Amino acid sequence: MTFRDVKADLLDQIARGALRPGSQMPSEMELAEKYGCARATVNRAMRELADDGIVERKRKAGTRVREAPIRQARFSIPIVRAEITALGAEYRYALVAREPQVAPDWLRGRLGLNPGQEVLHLICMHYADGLPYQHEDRWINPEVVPSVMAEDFLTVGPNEWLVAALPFSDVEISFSAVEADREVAD
Amino acid sequence: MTFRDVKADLLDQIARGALRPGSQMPSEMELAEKYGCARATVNRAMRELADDGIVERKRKAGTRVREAPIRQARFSIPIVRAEITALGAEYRYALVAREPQVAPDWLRGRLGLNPGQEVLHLICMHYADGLPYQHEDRWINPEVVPSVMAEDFLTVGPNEWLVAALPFSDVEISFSAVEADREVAD
DNA sequence: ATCGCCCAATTGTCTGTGCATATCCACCGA
DNA sequence: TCGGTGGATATGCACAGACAATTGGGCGAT
Repeated sequence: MTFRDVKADLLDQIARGALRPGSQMPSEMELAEKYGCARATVNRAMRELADDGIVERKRKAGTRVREAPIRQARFSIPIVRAEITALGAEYRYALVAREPQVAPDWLRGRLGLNPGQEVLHLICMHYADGLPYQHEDRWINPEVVPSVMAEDFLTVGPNEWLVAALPFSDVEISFSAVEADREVAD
Repeated sequence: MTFRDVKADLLDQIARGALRPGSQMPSEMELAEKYGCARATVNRAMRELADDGIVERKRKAGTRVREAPIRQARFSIPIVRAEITALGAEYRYALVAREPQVAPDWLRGRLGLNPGQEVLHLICMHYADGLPYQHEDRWINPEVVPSVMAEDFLTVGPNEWLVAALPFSDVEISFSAVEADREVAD
């Protein structure tokens, strides 16, 4: 029983509803006994769940599943093109990578996915006057947008495709923008 | 010697240039001996540095400082008001919290700050027609923008203040947007 | 009923050991 | 010279035990 197994099992229980948001989870010692492993192993699993924002932990109070109902991210979606054209620059889009893959743990937690669920991972670039302007790293759940797997995204960005294909979507749960490191910059 | 101490010391060495990007770090056993602690403690410190994106680790190959020169985040800054007014809605801004505090580890790594360096933590709300539209959680390094500590941000948002006060800034290194959980929604 | 104190439950962390796993590199054979 | 192979090495992970720190809740005094 590795800490990954424990983490995955707890994540499943949360996703399947066996452990409901707001509910108290068993203590580390109880779980260690149940899984037949050391408390340190359970601790690592729970700590990562806490780091991923899935649960909240407090001394003495124990561990609770966080109330994080997955709601639609109400967020202005197709702003990149507008941003760039508003600056008077020419907008260009390019697809860098398009790869269906199983969702990593942190994403499973965010989206409430089943284990082994495949998601579509897209990496795109947006250019302004030929210069790299924005780098996009996006994960789409094909369970929500089944037609996404048929789209190649070679010429149209996922943002514009999504708003064109759907009246409303809860596909994008979160994104982060970091300054490009050297690899991305290249 | 806790793993936090080890992590902080390594972070300092990286920030001060003693450990340069791309360079090989000592092995866990060497560091454990140097700091007089167990290898597991060094392991935890290094693992967190890797999680924070500061270093890269490979078995046998060891640990290297990542090439992540902190550059300015060239990113469209003052879009919120434009977004909202473009929708024909009335824009309103409110400050929720304004608190100078010492930078947490992950932020120190991102910004390359000294230990104990204070940063200004701002939480703001943007409303469209009175409805909550966007929640902003921002960290500003006063070393870069000294005058920021004198501004109260009661009536003008940090975005607009920054673009008004600076010709160019590398203040905002990263931000993330997550859908509001219940606490934030309240 | 309220305030304050103390206890116990729970998580946080360190230690030392042991083994698993990946992989760099030197060596050897064709 | 090239390619495969094995050993050495660094990290990854597990376990058991121990102690620290936090804090919720009970209990007693006012």
